[in-house]
Amino acid sequence: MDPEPRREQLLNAADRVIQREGPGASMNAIAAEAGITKPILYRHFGDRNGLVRALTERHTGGLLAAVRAALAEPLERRDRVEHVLDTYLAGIEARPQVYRLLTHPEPGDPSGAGNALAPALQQIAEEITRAVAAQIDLGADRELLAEAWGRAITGMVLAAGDWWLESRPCSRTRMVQALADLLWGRLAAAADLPSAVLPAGPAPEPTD
Amino acid sequence: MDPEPRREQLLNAADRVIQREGPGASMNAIAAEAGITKPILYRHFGDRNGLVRALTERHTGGLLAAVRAALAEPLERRDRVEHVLDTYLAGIEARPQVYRLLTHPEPGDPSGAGNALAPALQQIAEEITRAVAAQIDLGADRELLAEAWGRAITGMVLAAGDWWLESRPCSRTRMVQALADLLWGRLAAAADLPSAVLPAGPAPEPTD
DNA sequence: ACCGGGGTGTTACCGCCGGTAACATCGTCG
DNA sequence: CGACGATGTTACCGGCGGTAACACCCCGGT
Repeated sequence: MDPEPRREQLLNAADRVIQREGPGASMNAIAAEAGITKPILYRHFGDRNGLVRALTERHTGGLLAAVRAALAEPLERRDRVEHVLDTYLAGIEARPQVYRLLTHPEPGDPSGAGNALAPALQQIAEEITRAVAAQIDLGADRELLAEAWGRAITGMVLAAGDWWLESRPCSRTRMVQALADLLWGRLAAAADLPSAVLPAGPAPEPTD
Repeated sequence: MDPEPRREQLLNAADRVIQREGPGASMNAIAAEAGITKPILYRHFGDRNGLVRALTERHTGGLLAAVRAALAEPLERRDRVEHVLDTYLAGIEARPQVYRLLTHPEPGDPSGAGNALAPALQQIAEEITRAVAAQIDLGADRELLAEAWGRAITGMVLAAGDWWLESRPCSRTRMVQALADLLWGRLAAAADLPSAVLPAGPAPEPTD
């Protein structure tokens, strides 16, 4: 009736070993952590991708729901965007290793083979697309812009979030501000520096 | 004196097989394409990463230089940004498979293990960071903002470019416009749609 | 003429990976 | 009791990245 609890146990073990060893953890390692051997894992999840998918669904449930809720929050647009950004960053901050697994696509699969965004992030991108298309008046190109921006924003937050998580250059709220400022056109609005034309790149040759 | 030409040949073969089989192509396949066997590849490039690095340096030379030049172009800021975006998209458009290899980090390496951006893109991110910091007056947070934005913009263009390359939803110039508009705060400036509060997500449960 | 060295190439192997086949063991239900 | 399903095992497969050992061939020095 309920093969669930053992499955949960296995997923817990996978969580643990991935948190400890990072993504790329081997099936053997996960099985060992669970106190068993590989074939059981394969019986439960089919293949490695199945395990990852199960982990994904388990963890993105919360994050995706939180992002979706943040997108629908009845706030000023700027506050809403900041809320979404903060929600995402808080999510990846909580379990960095697991979210690295979820957010970084594996290059090995010959299937779709193209997408820069892992499935979990694709869902977020779609959510953003939907929200933008539904809430904001973008004229004739509405659909195209919403879809492009959904991907673009997701990729932006992915890369920026990953960098922030790794080097922790500032607080989370400050990072949220930096990203929201970028989306708010601060790059376009800021004044030029006096020396507008710089002489040459500091390191044109990597010398490596 | 010049072990270069044979090296070039091997890189050509690697290019070919990667263009045909996508990233993830095995060393055996590359060696076979070159009409030789694995150990020779390893003599020349050390390991797979070395081969990838060599390919990277070969291909990103042009792209990176082009981006750097575009960043230094004496244009209006908006035009300059569009020029950079177009340069990047044109680059990945030319050899999709190769650039996929260059732009998607391999999760297997246990070294830094974190960065969402492959080395080639890290370089572009640094270039953007440098240009922003040098050209635009961002006040006290200058360095932090420039670095965060460098990563953010790179990730944005990576994800958006990848999507565009895969589904070709519009012309390149249109895509450039969409991204520049996003950076120019069009998301922030656009009007609300009349039905500002949407009732519910069209698909709150993936039903999968 | 001989020999040595560097580049080119090979076969054969290692350890590890994801994945599978075959077999053993237990609890439960008819 | 017997059948069955879940749980578990050992032992294996093919392929991966990577390496060791050996073979050839040409070219230059004595």
